[in-house]
Amino acid sequence: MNSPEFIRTVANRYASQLQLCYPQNPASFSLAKAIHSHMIASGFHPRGHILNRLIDIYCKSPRIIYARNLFDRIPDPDIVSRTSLVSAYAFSGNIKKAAEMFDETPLSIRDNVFYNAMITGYSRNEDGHACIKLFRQMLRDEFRPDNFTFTSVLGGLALIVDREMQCKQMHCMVLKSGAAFIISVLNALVYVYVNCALMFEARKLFDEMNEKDELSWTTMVTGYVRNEELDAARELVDGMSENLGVAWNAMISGYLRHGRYKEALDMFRKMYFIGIKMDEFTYTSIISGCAHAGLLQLGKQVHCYVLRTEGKPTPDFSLPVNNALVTLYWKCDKVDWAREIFNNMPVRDLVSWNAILSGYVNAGRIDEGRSFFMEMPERNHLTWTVMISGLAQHGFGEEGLKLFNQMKTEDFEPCDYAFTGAITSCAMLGALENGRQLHAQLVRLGFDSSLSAGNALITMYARCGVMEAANTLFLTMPCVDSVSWNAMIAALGQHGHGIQALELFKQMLKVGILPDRITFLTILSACSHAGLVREGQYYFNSMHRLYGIIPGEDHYTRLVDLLCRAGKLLEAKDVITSMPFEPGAPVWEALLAGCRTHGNIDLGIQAAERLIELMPKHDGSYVLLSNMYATAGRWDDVANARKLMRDRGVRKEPGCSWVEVENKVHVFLVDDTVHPEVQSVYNYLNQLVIEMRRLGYVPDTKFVLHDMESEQKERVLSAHSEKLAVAFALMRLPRGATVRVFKNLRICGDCHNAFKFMSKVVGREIVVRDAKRFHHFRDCECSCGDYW
DNA sequence: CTAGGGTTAG
Repeated sequence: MNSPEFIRTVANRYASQLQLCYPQNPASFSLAKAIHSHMIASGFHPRGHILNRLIDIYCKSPRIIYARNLFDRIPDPDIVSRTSLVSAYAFSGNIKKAAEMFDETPLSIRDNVFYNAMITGYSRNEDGHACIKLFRQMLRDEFRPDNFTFTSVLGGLALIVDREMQCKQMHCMVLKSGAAFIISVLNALVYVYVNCALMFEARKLFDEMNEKDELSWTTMVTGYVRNEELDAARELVDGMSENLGVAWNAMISGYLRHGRYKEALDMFRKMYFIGIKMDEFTYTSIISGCAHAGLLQLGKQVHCYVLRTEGKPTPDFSLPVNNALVTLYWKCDKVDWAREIFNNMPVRDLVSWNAILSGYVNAGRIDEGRSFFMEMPERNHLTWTVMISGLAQHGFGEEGLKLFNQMKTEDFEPCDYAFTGAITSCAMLGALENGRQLHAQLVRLGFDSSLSAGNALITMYARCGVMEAANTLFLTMPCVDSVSWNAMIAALGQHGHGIQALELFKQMLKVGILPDRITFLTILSACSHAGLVREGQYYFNSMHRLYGIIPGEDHYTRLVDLLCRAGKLLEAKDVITSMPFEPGAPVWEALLAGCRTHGNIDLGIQAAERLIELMPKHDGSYVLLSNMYATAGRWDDVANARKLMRDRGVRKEPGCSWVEVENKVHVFLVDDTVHPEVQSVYNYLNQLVIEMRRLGYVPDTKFVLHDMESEQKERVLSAHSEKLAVAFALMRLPRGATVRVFKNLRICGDCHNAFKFMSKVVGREIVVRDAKRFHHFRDCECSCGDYW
């Protein structure tokens, strides 16, 4: 009944229907399924090119399995259907299946296209070696490579860096094959040279090309950019007759990566004036550049421009742009703006979540950061790193370490950045043993050349009081940067080695590392701790003159602190009145502290009043004020200050000290009754005091800030948290081991005196890190020389 | 062929 004629007509109809299923048509898969089921319903058995066509469409759909099912029912599948499947498997990343299909295809039916499909597959799966191997096989099997072969095998070769010989061989082969006049082949060859960083050869080939297309230009420009030859790239772009957005984008991002913000912004402006079409790449780059350089105003302008210019952006467009905006705003201290962008995003991905998480965490809004962390639909190692470092830096060292361990059990092997966060936690906590263990793990995992981890380790050792280890690390790190130098200078400063800190600074200049604003903060602090007033003033004055760094409020605060400690209170007052900012709380705090040390009650009261005005909820100002009254014996005023504090609901941060013993951190509060061994600590302390008195120790009761009987005062003194922690450590650490104790506030004057005698009595070194600096007590002396 | 998220120093 069905004549061959009729079948042919039906087949032609199906064939023309299947023509509608081309890859760009989003409906092609469902359309093909519909046509296919019509075939089944009407009893039509597709063969030959119609069958191949159907297989090909399924191959390019998300359901390769449909294609495979059809394929498996063909008794003798031809090379066309095989080629479709090989491409499909390779394209979807299933390179093993592709290779299987390839291998089981008899040599007799293979053709060029078939080899090309497999080579392209390898190159798509980033296996350059397999590309070349198959290319050689193809030559052995006596097939002639064509343009497509060269293009894809060159693409594969480009994946293998630094293969100069192979590049040259390939070049020769291209020349011999006569494919040298085909642009796509030459472009691929240029790309290979670029990828092997053979820029001279790449450029030579590029210049010799008779004809160039857009890809030729972009390959050359981006090649220069990727090989860090920005100026060569720029020259090429400036000489381009047509304006290719991609090349401009590459330029901009290249400039940004090298911190050449000005040139990047100039290109961006030029793009605008010439009228070169900008795309999402342009916007994201430039916004991200603004974020890094802290250019809020410009970033906002670009944001507005994007909103005006791009009517209804697709998710592909808006997602990266919005991600860059989130980062821009939080880096410019506008976390709430960042949040608004984040909230209004039609689609978000992991990058968006990580960006907003960083924003909250960096702003110290840890509670909100935590809840973002918990809510996140997925996390990666970056998520963990952000959270761990954020916790460490905002005083949640223990939680940071906990998270670091949790990360190991839950998700990924920590990378060196995650280690960096954990090490910072140890630095904050003073957990030396824990830090040492992390260091050991780092070495074992081969991360010991990591710059960030190394820098964190310098700080960790320094902040745990082990200067030698910090110094050795600094000297043996395979490479160091300005952060390392800053860390080391800061370490010396905190330990009171002002002269050495300045020496190191000079050495830093000598090796050609430019100081930044942080360098100057650290050297000003170093001078302040060591009483190097003239030096500090000199460097303060030189920072702008010699290095173009404009002193910020924080630098002025250090200068005021430097003068105040040295008793030059009036000079400090002059700095405050002449500085180009409205003096903020830190400046007044420094002045107040100086007034207290040098007993200038009048100026001190002025400072304290300003401070309390600025920060009515800040405990420090009330405490300093009342301490000052107490020093002068004005107990009524002490009471008044304390009452004011109580009335305003301000609570004094309780003194708290801790010490690591046998890998465990033991915490002591003032007048502690919580620690399980506190009674024996008190007993031991009393014994020590008896021996200390024999050497001349007299408790200095002027550090007791309440009015009471002197005997009672002495009891209060001996209950200070730092004394308890030191005594505990002396009891429990191995004989002769250095004691390292940490305190959240500044050390008390009597404790400072007591530890000198104590170090003599027990013949051991006692190291105390307080809120500001280190004190090393040894043989009745302190490293600070009583200047603190 | 070009873009978006991290770290260390005070």
